[in-house]
Amino acid sequence: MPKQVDHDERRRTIAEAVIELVTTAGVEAASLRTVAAEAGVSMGSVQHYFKTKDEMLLFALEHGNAMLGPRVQRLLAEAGPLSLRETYRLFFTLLLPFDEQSRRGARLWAALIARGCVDGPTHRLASDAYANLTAFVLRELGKVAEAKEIPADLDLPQAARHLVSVVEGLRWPLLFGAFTPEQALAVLDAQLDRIFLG
Amino acid sequence: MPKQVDHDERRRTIAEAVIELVTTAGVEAASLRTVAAEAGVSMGSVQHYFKTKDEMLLFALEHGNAMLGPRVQRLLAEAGPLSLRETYRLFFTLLLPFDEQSRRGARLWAALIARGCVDGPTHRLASDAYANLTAFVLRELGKVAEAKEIPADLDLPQAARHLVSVVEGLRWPLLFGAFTPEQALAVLDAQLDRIFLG
DNA sequence: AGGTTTACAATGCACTTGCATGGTATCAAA
DNA sequence: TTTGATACCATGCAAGTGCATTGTAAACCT
Repeated sequence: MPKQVDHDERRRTIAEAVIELVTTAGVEAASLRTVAAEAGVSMGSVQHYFKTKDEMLLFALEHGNAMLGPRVQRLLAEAGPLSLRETYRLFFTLLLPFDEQSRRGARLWAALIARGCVDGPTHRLASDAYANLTAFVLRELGKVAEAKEIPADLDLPQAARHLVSVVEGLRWPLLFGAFTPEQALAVLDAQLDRIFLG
Repeated sequence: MPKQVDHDERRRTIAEAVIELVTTAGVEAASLRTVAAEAGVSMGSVQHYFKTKDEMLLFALEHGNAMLGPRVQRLLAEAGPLSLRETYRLFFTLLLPFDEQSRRGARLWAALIARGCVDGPTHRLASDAYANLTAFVLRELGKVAEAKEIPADLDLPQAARHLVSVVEGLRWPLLFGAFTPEQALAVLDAQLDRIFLG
C-alpha cells in the first residue's frame, strides 16, 4: 500500500480550488495548471486524482452543490428556536445571494447551469439538484401542513414548485443588482403569505 | 470608400454564428476560427468586424437578447385577438423553454449569466436585461390596471417583480426537465390568478 | 488616373491547453 | 528484503488559442 493519504479529501481540496477559480474568474480560468497552482499541488497530482478535466469539473460542481446542504442546516440550527414560518423564511433567505458566501454559491450555480446546457453529466447534475430542492421543500411543507398552519385545500406539490420558482427567479435579478434585497424579501414574504395562515 | 457592405448586418451574421455555437456547444466552443467557419467567412473577416474576442462575444449576447423582443411581439400579433389575461399568459409562455427556439434562448441566457458573473460589461448587460424586462412587465400591468381587471390595492411594481421571478424561476427547472410543462403552466396560472380578477 | 479607405484573406507567432509519459518516493504486505 | 501498489513530480507534445502583420482587391473621391 502507498502513502497514507485520504483520497477523497484530496479530491475535495482540489475541488475547492476549482470552485475558487470558477467563482472568481469563470470556468475557462480553471485549467489543470491553474487549479494545481491554486490548490498548491503539482499538476501531476491533479491528474492523479482526476482522469480528465471534465471529471474534475463535474466533481467540483457536485461537491460545491453538496456543501450547500450542511451549511444551510448549520445556519438554521444556529438561528435558535424560530416559528415554522420564520424558519422557512430563513431557509429561503439563505439560498439567495445576500452575503458573499451565497453570492459565490450563485456564481457557481450559474456555471453549473451554463455547462449543463451542453454537457450530459452536468445536465443530469443540475436536473437532480432542482428535483431534490423541490422534493425537500415539499417534505417541509408536509410538516407545516401537519401543524395545521396551512390552508387545507392547498395543493402541496404545486405550492412547493411555486416557492422554488420564486426563490430561483429572485436569485438572478438579485445577483445582477436588478432587484434590491428589500424588494426580493418583499416578494418572498408575499409568497409565504399565500402558504401560511394568519 | 470601399466595397459596398452593410457593416452592421455582417456583424449580426457573425453574431448569429456565435449564438449557434454557444447554444449548441457552449462559449468555450466559440473561438475565432470556429466562428469564422460557422459563419462561412475567413478568420480575418471576423477580426475585421470585432477587434477582440470579448467584443464579439458581448455583441453576440447583446444581439441574441435584442432579437427576443421582436420575436415575442410578432408571435403575439400572430396570435390574434386575445383577452388581456390570455395575452399576458401567452407572453410569459413565450419566455419559457417550451419549443426548441425558446430553449436556445434559455441556453444563450445561461451563457450570459455565467459570463456576467465574471465579466464587467456582460454583467451590465444582464443587469439591464432583467431591469428592462421588469420595467416592461410593469408598464403592461399598468394597462391592465387601467382596464380595472386588477385588485385596486395591488402593489404594481412588486407584482411585476413577483411575476418576473416566477417566470425566471420556472425557466431553469423546465430547461433541465425537473418540472414538466404542465406543472410550470399551473404555477404560472396560479400566479396570474393573483393579478387578474374573476 | 491616382490616392485613400474599406473589406477581406493568409500566415506567422507566442502562448496555453489537455493529456501522455517516465521517473522517483513512500508505504505495506509477502 | 523484495515486490507492488499508490502518490506524486517533471517534462514533452501536438493541437488550439487570440492576436498582429502583411498583402490584395474593390470601391469612391479629387
